[in-house]
Amino acid sequence: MSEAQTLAEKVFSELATAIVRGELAPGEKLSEQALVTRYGGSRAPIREAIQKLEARNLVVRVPHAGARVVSLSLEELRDIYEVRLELESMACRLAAERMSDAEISALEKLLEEHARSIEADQGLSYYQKSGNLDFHYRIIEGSKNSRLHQMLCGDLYHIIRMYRYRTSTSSERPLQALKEHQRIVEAIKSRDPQLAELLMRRHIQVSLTNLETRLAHEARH
Amino acid sequence: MSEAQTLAEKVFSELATAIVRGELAPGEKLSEQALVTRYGGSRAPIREAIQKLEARNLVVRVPHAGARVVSLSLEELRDIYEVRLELESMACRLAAERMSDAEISALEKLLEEHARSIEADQGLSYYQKSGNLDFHYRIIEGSKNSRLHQMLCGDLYHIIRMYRYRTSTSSERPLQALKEHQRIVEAIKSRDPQLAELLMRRHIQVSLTNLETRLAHEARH
DNA sequence: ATGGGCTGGGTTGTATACAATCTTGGTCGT
DNA sequence: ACGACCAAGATTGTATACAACCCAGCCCAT
Repeated sequence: MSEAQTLAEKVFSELATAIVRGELAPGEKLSEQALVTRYGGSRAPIREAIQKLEARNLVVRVPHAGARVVSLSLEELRDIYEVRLELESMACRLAAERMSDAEISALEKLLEEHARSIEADQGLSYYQKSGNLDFHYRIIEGSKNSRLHQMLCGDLYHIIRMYRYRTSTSSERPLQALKEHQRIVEAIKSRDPQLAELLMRRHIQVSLTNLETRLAHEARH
Repeated sequence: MSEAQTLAEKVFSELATAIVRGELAPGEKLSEQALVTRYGGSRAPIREAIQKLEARNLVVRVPHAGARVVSLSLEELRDIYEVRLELESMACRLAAERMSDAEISALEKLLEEHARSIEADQGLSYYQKSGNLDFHYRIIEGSKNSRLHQMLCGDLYHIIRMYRYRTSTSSERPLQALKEHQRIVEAIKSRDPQLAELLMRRHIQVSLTNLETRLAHEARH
């Protein structure tokens, strides 16, 4: 991602990806001493790294008790998806107003690429990983709202990716998702903010609905 | 606000309020050494406090160069208001769905209090300060979305309050604001999420519009 | 005179040492 | 046998010391 100018940043970066990839299980304790022996350095930069993780809501720290990888309940996960749904719909609306024509045509090209890659290798691997994220990422950038970008890409997405393996998200229906993506870009191209927002909202809604059904299902036990 | 279990938290809390109150000017440098001589302790907890401030976007830290109180451009401030507008409208919609009847009637009582205090001392002082915030705060809590609450109350509000003295916000029209508040509560009471969201959006929009006019005005120089 | 490079002071990043707190295991008493 | 208390160990919070880096000012060369 970015080059680490300091040891603390480096450790932070490694830990963050480890958490997101699930190599560190939710709820697992992060002992400072253990991290020192694993990553080298002293406790000072390790503590700093842990604090940065806490700032991004990837770990929870309680005074005198240490840090643990965040472990979200289904309700908290639903809360996060709810916020993401709203913010990303908003981003899409703003993108329809503020994206440059050049950015829009670049987005169209991206979707054409996706279409080809789906035809090629069933689109299962590629489209899930970078493809889907790339699309959403560009829309968020298109909103030209730095804080919105920071919230979505910086905080929420890490958490969402961390729990992605659990949720049967849209990644299992790449062709359907691609169609929805195309319609969204159409709306953006015709500078129709309301429609763009609506389409994005529906596009994301399926994940949230899945989560809520599971929540309701689990509540009966 | 809350009791500090550790020195770092205490320093963080004091610095945070100092920044929000404007006692530390935006862009002002936070020298670790200076803070040590002022607040006592050693550099370790001070650094930790500064990191916590960075986590809440109250200061900006660049490696090997130190920390400065955040200094937002008008554009960044607009971005923040835009996000706040969206999130708080969302909160209001959810509150109309999820607030308990007891909470709603408590909210009504709060507004009656506000009405009395406005009649009493012209409402200038009291209503601006705690009143307005209390109202919005309760709505946010009523959304029953912990992450939404965290984002609005934890991050955005501090920044907004920090820059409030600049913006001719709704605090100059307490009676008008109270009326809008009452209509919002009405919508919540009648369990009309869409209306509640719309009214809240309009209620907050004035601040954003003010900001954007100023932004446009400044762009001509 | 002006621009580039260098050196000294100061600031931040890191390492180590000490103090305070929590946790865990065992023992004692009921 | 079960629960409460206590102590030792381990872990985190804090303090101090050292290293790396940035910045300002001066000197020198053009």
